[in-house]
Amino acid sequence: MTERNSAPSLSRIQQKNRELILGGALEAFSAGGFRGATIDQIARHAGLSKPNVLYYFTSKDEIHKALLTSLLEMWLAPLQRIDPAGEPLAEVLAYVRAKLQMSRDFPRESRLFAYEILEGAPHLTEILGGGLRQIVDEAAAVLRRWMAEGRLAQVDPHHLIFSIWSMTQHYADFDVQVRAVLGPGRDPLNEAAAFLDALYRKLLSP
Amino acid sequence: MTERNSAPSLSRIQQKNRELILGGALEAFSAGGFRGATIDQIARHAGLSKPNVLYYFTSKDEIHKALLTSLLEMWLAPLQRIDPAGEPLAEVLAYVRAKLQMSRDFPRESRLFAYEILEGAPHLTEILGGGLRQIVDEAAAVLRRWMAEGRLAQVDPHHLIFSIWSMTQHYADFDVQVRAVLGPGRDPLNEAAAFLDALYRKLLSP
DNA sequence: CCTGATCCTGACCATCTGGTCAATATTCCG
DNA sequence: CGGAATATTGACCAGATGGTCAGGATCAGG
Repeated sequence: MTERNSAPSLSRIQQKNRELILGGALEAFSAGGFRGATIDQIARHAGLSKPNVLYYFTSKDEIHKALLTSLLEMWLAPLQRIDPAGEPLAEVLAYVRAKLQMSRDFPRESRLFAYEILEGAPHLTEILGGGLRQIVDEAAAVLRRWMAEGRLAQVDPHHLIFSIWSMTQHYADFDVQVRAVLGPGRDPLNEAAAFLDALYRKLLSP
Repeated sequence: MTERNSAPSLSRIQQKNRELILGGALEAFSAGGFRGATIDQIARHAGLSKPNVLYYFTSKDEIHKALLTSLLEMWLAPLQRIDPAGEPLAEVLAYVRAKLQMSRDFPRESRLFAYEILEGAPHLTEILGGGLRQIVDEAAAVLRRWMAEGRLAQVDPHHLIFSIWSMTQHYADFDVQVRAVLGPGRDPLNEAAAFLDALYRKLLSP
């Protein structure tokens, strides 16, 4: 039904401007969610005019969808990097560290997905129940095996993953609150790294 | 500057309609955030006309602010119910259970605050750095004392509180994702209760 | 350098939305 | 009951916003 199959050739200008637009869209959508962002904002962030943005994407909805799908893989990559052949506790701790690092390096991406889920995931429903579920189930299977082998303490693997997601992304999504509560002169992400390391060591040491 | 000081008397109709409006506003704001909700939606949820809503509140902004402040106390109450004279581990576990119960009973309230923080907390900035910080610091002081007395394992109290917030509210705010990943036929909140109980027992047992 | 394809824009439109207002209905109370 | 205070509403306005379009600028390749 869609085109761009045999000829995905994008001209240099197309490549560059689509990139600019997605960059501006990330800025805008992560700040105010889908409804809070306007095409004009996206255009200004991208350094283009509004009609020009709509020359490359047919609608605001399409920009949003393209942005989400272009970031989803990167967002889920750390989970897939858990090595079934590695040392269990070290693998989990490395995953926690990687997710926390993403909250530091890519807070806008974190907020983008947070908004999307909060809004009911209108653009991600099929992915949530399909690809994401499979990826999580595979990681959960590895964790379960480790637990069965006595190399990791027994806990529900899915909720273990949820706990990692929620605690690490909290420092990106609720940054305002975290900083307000902690007060100035502290480094939330650094403290969180130590806290989470200790937490998962205690929770998972067999 | 403001009125309603010596005479906060609200007629029966006022009382009832303000209540209806705040109820409709909770429904609307928790679904789409401040920008995603329209006064007309609020009015329909409340069973009133749009101009009538604006007869009781002068602006959408005021509705939002009134709703947040009316719910904030209830939202923070469990934290203040931690008893400094109680048994440390039991007190923390009770707090975790209470917060999780709120995710089950009041998911709309949870999402309302989640949106507000994500959007940068434009209506809560003074509260975040003022009242909230103080409440959290007091709870943190109690936790710290317990840890110093050797009745609780040593961890950063602030991040301990953040972890409780993030993990419990996760089940309300990201409900769509949780259910999509777990698949049908499971009870996320019930499983979470067991998981979190085990987690905090291991983390905090001295 | 010419020409067709690609790229870009100002002007414009329809719709939505926050908010106003004059007029009407309802309630309250002496 | 009767009139003042309170509630309610339909009609309306102004600005914002998603999206369109005809025409002009720019670029690629022969």
